[in-house]
Amino acid sequence: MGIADRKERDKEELRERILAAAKFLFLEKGIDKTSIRNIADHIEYSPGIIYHYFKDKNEIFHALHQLGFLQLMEKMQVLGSVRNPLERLKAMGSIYIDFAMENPDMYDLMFIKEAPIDHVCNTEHDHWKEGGGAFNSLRSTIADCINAGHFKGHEQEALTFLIWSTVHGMVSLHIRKRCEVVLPESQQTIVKDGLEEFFKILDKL
Amino acid sequence: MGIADRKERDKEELRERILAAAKFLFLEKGIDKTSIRNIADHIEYSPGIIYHYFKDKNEIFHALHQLGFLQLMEKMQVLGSVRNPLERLKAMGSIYIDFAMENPDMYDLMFIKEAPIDHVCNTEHDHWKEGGGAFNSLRSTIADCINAGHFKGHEQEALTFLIWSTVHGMVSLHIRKRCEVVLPESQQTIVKDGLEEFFKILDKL
DNA sequence: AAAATTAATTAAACGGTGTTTAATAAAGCA
DNA sequence: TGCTTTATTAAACACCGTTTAATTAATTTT
Repeated sequence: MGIADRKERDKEELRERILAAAKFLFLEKGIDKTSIRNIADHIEYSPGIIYHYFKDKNEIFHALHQLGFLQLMEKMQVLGSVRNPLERLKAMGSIYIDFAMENPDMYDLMFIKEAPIDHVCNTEHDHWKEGGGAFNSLRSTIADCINAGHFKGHEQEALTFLIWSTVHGMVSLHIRKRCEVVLPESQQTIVKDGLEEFFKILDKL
Repeated sequence: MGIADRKERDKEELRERILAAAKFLFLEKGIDKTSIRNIADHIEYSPGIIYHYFKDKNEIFHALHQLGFLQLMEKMQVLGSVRNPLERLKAMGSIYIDFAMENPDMYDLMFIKEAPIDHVCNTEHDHWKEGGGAFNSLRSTIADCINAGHFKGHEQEALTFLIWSTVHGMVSLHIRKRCEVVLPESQQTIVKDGLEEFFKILDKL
């Protein structure tokens, strides 16, 4: 059965090469400039081959967005050393925003673009497990905050969504270039400044 | 000079017809399904004619997004009758979110999509005046709140951005279908519930 | 080893996109 | 009327995602 195994590996290898090329081009020139034909060119295969390894373009970008979640989770590892739940929540916010600002195209793919989420909707696995996992971390951190006496009078699920929305709102306005409405002198630092205001608010809750 | 005037009017009229067709198709089937050829078909002209009235597709969608801002400003008119600045701020939030939920495609175009903002960047008028105007309204309402003794210890510009980000975050996560991570029983009402949590927070500030 | 079968890969096409160009039709003016 | 300007279009260009049928390569069977 060694032959079948090797063929399996070969097949897997080309799949990985397609994905690597997609990632390279995507990080290099953005998602819109990354076409099936570009990817095929880059690995020196014909465009058609890609459809033997991926159902369609969305599936490729869904796979790429999974890598983004791994990357984000990696960055979140340091949270293990933050005992105070409120401090942990704030640190989560900082890491989240840093990730978005350092990897805007990846963040865009994960939380703004239609492509990967459409793939989730249009296939069997009708749940966005990557996003669900990340949201769970946030939810449990906020649960810890509540158990520690914070956020009295607030409803956990809605508050969790609100807090996520706040940081997502800031970075997505920045990524989609809606931040030029703020005063010129504040423009460069507005996301960082906004986060600081947010921390002040969290302290008061 | 009557002839020149009439030609002017005719030219303006076709421009309006193109815009009306673009709007119709855009509201009917979304922006991605609205192609130059679709628009041309709809007004029974050839595709080429559109380029005598608009520089490119982005210019059309920029014009459309302007209509969206008019619509939003219209909805904001009722704020004139809300004297209490904090109540006015909350009402602004409600109206903003209602607008986004009732006109998701238009909101998408105004605050999420790349198209219209790219047009702003790639032409002479290097300022996003529609967004700037809306942000000004928010800024001055928040200034009124500060003058009325709210939001002590907060910096106005960053807080304004933060508050905008919060509501934008909620609706943009909803529009871009990232809300399925919340508990199923909360899913239908999560944006409304999140806004209520936000109001509780504003009351505490 | 040769033939038959299966798998991997590609060339070509389909129907779409935004945009540009050169030719045509229409309108206004002399 | 003919001349000039304007409005409009047909056709092409260079892309796009995707599917099909044909081709090449590899494997199995005879």
